[in-house]
Amino acid sequence: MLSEAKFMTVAHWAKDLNEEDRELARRNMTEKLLPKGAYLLHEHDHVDAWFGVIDGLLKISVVAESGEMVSLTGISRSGWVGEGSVIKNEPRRYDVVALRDTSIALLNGRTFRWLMDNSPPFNKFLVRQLNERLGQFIAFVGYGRLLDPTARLARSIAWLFNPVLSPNDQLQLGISQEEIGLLSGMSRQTASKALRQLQTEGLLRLQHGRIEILDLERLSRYGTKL
DNA sequence: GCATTAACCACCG
DNA sequence: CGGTGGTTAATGC
Repeated sequence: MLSEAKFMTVAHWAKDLNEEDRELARRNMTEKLLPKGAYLLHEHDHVDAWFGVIDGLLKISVVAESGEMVSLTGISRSGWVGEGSVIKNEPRRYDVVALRDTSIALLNGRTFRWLMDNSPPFNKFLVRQLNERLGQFIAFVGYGRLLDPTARLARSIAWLFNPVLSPNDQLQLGISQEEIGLLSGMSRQTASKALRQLQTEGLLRLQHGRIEILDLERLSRYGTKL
């Protein structure tokens, strides 16, 4: 069972549940600590649980046929991932790796499905979450490979700060340029260059080990026609 | 030309 | 001090 404090910070969706269901969710939630570089799960694993980031940073990636690692997206504090495999009760279709020491909340699949069957507010949240991910996917196949590094990085950052998928009201995040590079699928040097470009354009501000978003809307559209 | 890895090193917290 | 990030050199696509 998760502490009340941790539960309320990570499970923002629980605010809309009735008290009984909220307690059910909390009782069936556990915490797992992942050291930097550790995999939460691999593609094809069947892990019947849903994952929320209490603190830290996760990268969702797949291995292409060529053997190349393709980063799909990052999950930061209060972001939840893995509902698709739990709903369909099927193996995972991606790898999840911790980019730094990360603490994870796990909700077991049985409780997840019980909430789906019994809680309209939970379903409302799920529809929103899935709709947002669908938008991500469409953007990815639409122009994913055609963008230059600056635009690809801008998109990665925008996803990380997506207000639906990662509802921190903070526009600042402690993240190194190396981590941003890993998330964006590029080297630290290239990420650094792209970040300075975006800073010059006034979309974000760089600090030591930290970025501050100044214009999330323009970041998410960067590289597409205005 | 542009991106990558590896290395070096100064700076920040 | 450890982590971060600016820079450079060698190499690849």
